[in-house]
Amino acid sequence: MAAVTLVDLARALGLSKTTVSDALIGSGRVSEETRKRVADAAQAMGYVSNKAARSLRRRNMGALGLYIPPYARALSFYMHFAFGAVAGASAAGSDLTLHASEARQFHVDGAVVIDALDDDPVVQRMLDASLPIVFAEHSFRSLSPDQPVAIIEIDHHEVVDFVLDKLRVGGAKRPGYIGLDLGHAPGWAIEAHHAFEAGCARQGIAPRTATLATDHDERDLFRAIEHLVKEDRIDALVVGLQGAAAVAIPMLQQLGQPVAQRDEPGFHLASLAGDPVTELGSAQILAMDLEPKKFGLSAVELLIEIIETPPKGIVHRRHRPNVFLG
Amino acid sequence: MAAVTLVDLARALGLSKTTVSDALIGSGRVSEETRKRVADAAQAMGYVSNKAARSLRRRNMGALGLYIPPYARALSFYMHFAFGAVAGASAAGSDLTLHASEARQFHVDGAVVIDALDDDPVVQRMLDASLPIVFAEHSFRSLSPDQPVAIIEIDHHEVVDFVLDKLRVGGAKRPGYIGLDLGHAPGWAIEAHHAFEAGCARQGIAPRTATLATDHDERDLFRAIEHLVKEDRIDALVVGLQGAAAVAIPMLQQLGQPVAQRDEPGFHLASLAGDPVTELGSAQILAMDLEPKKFGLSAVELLIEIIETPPKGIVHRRHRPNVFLG
DNA sequence: TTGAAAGCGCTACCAC
DNA sequence: GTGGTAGCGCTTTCAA
Repeated sequence: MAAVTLVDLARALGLSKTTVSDALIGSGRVSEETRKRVADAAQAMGYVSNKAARSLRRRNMGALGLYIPPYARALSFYMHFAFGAVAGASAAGSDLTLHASEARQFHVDGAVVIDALDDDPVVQRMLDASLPIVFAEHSFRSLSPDQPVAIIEIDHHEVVDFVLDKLRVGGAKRPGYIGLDLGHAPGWAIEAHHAFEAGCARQGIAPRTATLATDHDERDLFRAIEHLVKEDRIDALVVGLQGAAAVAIPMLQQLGQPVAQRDEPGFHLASLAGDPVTELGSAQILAMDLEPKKFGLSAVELLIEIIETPPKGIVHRRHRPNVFLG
Repeated sequence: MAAVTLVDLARALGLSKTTVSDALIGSGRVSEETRKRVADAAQAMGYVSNKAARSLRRRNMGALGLYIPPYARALSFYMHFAFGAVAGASAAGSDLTLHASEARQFHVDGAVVIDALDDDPVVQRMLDASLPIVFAEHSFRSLSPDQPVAIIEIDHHEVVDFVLDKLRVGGAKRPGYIGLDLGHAPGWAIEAHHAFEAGCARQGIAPRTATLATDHDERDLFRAIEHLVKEDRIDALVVGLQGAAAVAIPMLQQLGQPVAQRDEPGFHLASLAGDPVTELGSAQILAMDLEPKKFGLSAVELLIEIIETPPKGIVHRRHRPNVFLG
């Protein structure tokens, strides 16, 4: 039951532990023949390298971190993102550690931070520890260019333009938007809102928007939609809140504005951040699939890049989802 | 920038590293005065113990694992569960590692497995490695009692009885149930289904149920609900699928069976697994809050117990959520 | 109450 | 192409 070590392997094979180590790592120092012999023996004896010893020697942690801020945790988008990140870390031979919201120490080689607000204390601590960080979908106000930091973002303008175009083709002349208050909202929410306004400007129409506090409830949502429908007389609605589109359907019905099927004429409902369970696959919701899993994967890949070769300045990159879920 | 080590601290304080180590661990070997002196110096110098070195010496990993099977990942329930687990691990000074679905090695001291199906290969590998495991909400067919294994489950009978009682008081005489096919469903889905039938039997009414495949789409859901409404003439509906209740509302409307507010007479809709975003807080859905975060926390606490003192047989425990979200 | 020394399992370096 | 040795930073044992 006691774990098999390198020395056990070496003894069994009549080799030195150096050779065995090199063979296992595949540094190309040993002959192909011994490499194979060692690999087979390792397999047979059930050898698993001791992560602690390796970490100690290599001076790395063999783990990457992921921080999802508390406010975001209800949304399945982040779950998919997380499993994309896990897959990326796993492919690179690292573990993925999920950080708590009170985390003070980070036993990782670097971390991905998704949708953090500007003043998040955990992120601040990561920065203080000069941990390599990839910000996914975020604009931390003041990032020193000395920090090993990168940013990967979705181009929300592209996504919103796509949606507006679909709605226009579907006959909408007065699209409305509902999103979060711009005061204390995550970066993507702000960008999406601006993108909506810019898109309307480009189409030469007035932007009709409503915003909600982060901790809004169903009544707040209803009132906001009611205002858009009754006062602004919108003929299509873009939802910039995850999970809200499904709830909006009965509300619109109740307001005398039933939602049409995606490919039929009438009032259309679009969601910028489709919740897979309730929204994607609904025939009444034009849902955008932001491919969160792929996003998480790309973020981790970028993290590995900046860990391996720390860049001079701050690296920027785009995640380009194949948005339309037909 | 090079990390401060125990030796650095010891030198700075004119003590041996043994003493410093003992002081930091708080083994009670050193005098209170030096303990304090060491703690202060550690704080001042920004000392952080090297996790790899500690792990190597202590022969533990300083991390706990969490495995969420792929089919489950869309649901925010698991996200909350995960963050409960993170909190528990963090409180115990451990990291929390998220395992990939192809994971072959587990650099952890034990793992929590939530809602795994009977033949999950990752779980099988964990068992082969005789890793301490806590099964949350699950019945793995053949668990050897030699394995350091524990099970923590929600009492779905309690939850379902609560719901049925609420519906009965609300005037329902022909409640219906919609859930997953019992063939390849997770343990909780099976138990909930049986609990519904048992509850109906106790009330002396016929159980009207419908089931869907794991990969059902919106049309399947609609047809199932249609059957329950038109053929079985149900006057209340219990949903055993997460995220489906919100979608069911417009469907019921369309079927000429509008859903009443929770506290008004009429057709009521209950959800056994409330999605916080779309369902909890909806006035039309009697949603059960299974307190997933607390569940995750309890699971990790149980895991730590069985790691510290491996039990003789298989430990069973209950998670008792304070279900009703008023 | 404190210190010295050994050693966890691995990989980097240097020698052959 | 292979082996010997040192040492990563920590905790454990044994000795004072």
